[in-house]
Amino acid sequence: MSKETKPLAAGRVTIKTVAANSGVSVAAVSKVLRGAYGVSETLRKKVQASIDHLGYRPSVAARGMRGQTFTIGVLLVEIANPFLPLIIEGVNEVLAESNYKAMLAVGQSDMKLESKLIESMIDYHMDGLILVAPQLQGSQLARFAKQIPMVVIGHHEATATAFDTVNSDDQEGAAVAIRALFEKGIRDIAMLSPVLDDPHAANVITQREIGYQKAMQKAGAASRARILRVAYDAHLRPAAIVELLQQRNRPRAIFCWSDLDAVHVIDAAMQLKLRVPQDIAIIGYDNSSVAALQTVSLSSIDQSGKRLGSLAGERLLSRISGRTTASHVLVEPSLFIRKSH
Amino acid sequence: MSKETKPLAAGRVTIKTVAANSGVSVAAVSKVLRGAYGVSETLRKKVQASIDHLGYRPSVAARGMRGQTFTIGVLLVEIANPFLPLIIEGVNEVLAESNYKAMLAVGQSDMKLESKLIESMIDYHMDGLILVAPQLQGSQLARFAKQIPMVVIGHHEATATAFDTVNSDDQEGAAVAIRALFEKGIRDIAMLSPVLDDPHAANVITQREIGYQKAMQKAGAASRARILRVAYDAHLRPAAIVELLQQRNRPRAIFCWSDLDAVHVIDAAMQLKLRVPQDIAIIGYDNSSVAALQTVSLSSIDQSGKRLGSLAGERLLSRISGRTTASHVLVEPSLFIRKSH
DNA sequence: TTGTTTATGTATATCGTTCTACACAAAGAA
DNA sequence: TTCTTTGTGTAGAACGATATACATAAACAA
Repeated sequence: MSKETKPLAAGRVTIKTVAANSGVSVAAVSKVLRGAYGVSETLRKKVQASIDHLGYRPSVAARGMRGQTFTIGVLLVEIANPFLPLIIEGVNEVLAESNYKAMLAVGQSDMKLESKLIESMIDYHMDGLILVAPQLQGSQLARFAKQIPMVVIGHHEATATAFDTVNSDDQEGAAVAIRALFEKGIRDIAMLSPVLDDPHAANVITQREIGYQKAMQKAGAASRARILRVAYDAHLRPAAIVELLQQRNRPRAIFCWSDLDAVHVIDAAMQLKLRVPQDIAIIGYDNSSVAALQTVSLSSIDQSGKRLGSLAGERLLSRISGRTTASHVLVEPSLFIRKSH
Repeated sequence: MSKETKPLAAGRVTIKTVAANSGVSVAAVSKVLRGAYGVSETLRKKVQASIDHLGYRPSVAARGMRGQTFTIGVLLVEIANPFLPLIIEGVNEVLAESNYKAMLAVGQSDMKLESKLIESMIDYHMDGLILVAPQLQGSQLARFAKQIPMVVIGHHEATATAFDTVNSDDQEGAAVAIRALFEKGIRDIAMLSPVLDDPHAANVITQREIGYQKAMQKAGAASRARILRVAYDAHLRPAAIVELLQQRNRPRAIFCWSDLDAVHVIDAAMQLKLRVPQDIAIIGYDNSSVAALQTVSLSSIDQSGKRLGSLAGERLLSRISGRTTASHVLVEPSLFIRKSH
């Protein structure tokens, strides 16, 4: 009486089913799956035939317990920001050529939740992580990076050793905008920025603010530099922006941290019967699809999100395959000229 | 000589570490984790203390092999559509109250990729799936639904037995728009819709088209009903829409399948110096944030995405906990009135 | 006392893979 | 012939949880 395995759980095709069907051992099938050494052409064909015939797919959960899951996690700060889709596209484009898949999670701009999700992805035994504009501090990121290969987009910390960073040069982006306004003869330029819960230099927005300050200084208009702050809450911003434009010392031009706010500045100007760009010039950030609308026609800094995404994807794959020295890239942004400045 | 387990792999805290630390068996720790029967208050406190102290987190991969992963997968058609963020929000809101987490994947409007991602999520042993506006046919969805609890948003198939559906009443949405235009005395109303690769009645857009046709008929304007089609490709649409508006038989009003196109209709009208709504009235769909801009001011059908998301979340949780009879919900849409009609 | 129930904890098979260690045969070298 | 080497395949121990079946002691009933 040979040691028969009991009939397999209804339906599910496992590596055992394949082994039985092709008349070889489980180990042999595993070798074929992994492309490991020690498999004859005859055997690999036989096994492959069974795999195709049975429609077998390895269980990622089981794989995760020993080897790789061939999945990378992408953590987004929030879901509504218009520059995220491009990043995802870029990442997916790179992954499509490999056998890796991406799973996303949304942090909702909440540091607690962000940590939890990163932990989740680690617990899932994902092979690597791409974080997009995380709120967490560099030190916390480094802690996680010890546990899993990691690339961070939108976090300026070129000295980090535990993880890679991929960024648009946000300081330069701001500088480009300010220079463009100066060329139009405008000197009274304010910047519009959200109230930050936990400002630190790694933050993308903070970098743009620094770039703004430096550019104003360089142009000899440091005394006019000022950052107008509005609450981060999307519902409150429109009204807050109208108020800003009603004040007596209204600036001649506004450089906005994001198109998300810039369109509301345009709206507010319209409401107050201010002409754009004659009474008030506006430059946004992200070159989102809304900016391109003729009814809006917003000049905006483009940070080529797709490029950022694919660079991050490449870097992560190389890190997964063994690289340990950190890599830090900076991509040059550019100004998309439209009618708002 | 007791059978000592060899020193654990550096770092990783497992259920064994916790068991050793608290001086109980692995089984006991597992019971505490699952809240299973047969645990004294003393023991559970002791174990919980160890868990907190060691910062233990169960491996999702290992869990998936036997029990639940407490993760649900959300598959999005594509990432750029403006009504998706609300759905995610709704889903997350419901899940936040449970101990489930959501992982997203993006199908990129590609049926092959869509199937692959669903399979991936099944291979991950996720506990359930929410599909948002999938391209796949009902029969294929049913096949997957046999393997995993499933709720589908944006797929009209109220007779499906294997999975639940949550939908906005898209026929009614179209009807609301058409009626609003009729009330303004406009009868020559066209609908703008994309070219569909694989049109079937379950499709959200097809439902809106049906609703449009029916409403036109009911109003006695069936002869004027016509659907203008533009390529789905986002880059080509703006120019194609301009062309449409240049034709001699330009309609008096256009009902658009999505704000995504409606804003381009507004743009095209501006470009051609047509007055909105006097020369051409426009109603969009999704009530996206762009529509609310004063510079755009687009009347649009709101399908309360957040509600759809939370309903789907609830339904999925109840299905996971055992419900097998299908549930099909229809949420009433409403018109957000702005200046474009 | 003795048997039965209840409460609490443990031992261990199991899930579906990976991967190391080994077995065996055929080919080549001595 | 006998010993190596090389090529090809298999056995079986992990991985980290879950969950079933059981062991033990205390409480209760007869």
